[in-house]
Amino acid sequence: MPKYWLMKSEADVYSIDDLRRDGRTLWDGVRNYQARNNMKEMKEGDLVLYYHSRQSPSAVTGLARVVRESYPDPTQFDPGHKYFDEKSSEEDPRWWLVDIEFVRAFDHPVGLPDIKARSDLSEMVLVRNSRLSVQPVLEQEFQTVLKMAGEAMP
DNA sequence: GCCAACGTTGGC
DNA sequence: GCCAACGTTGGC
Repeated sequence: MPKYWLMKSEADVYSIDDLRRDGRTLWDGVRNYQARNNMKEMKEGDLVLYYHSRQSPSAVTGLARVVRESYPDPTQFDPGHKYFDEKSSEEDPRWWLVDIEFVRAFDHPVGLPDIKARSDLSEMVLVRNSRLSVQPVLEQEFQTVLKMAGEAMP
């Protein structure tokens, strides 16, 4: 059985349409341990709610799927890169990432206010801990958000 | 753009 | 190991 997750990006940095264009991407640049640990838990085939933060309203805008399980984030080893981490090493990498692929963009994104308005979504990590950029989602929560978007299960 | 909430760093 | 200072995230 696949597990369910939510990943955040700012639309002007990397939007669901950017992911559609690229087909797949590596989720680099995560420098938060909790988010990293969540990516280490991901398995191929897990489904991801794609979320645009820092827009009005912030919203779940589509779906993605995990296509490669965690491996070291290459940007941490590149001294010229903004995500370079001098305290990490190839022998003992600190930061890990996964590859995801585009599944679909929603015709009707599900806004954060609508999510917050639902009592059956009040325990979502998105509601509880707004700062975590890679977070687990319960199957029930995933299905509820899909239904709110007017989408069927992939 | 502001700022509250949160996570991280580093002095002690 | 505590906690003040600092940096970042993201809702509004």
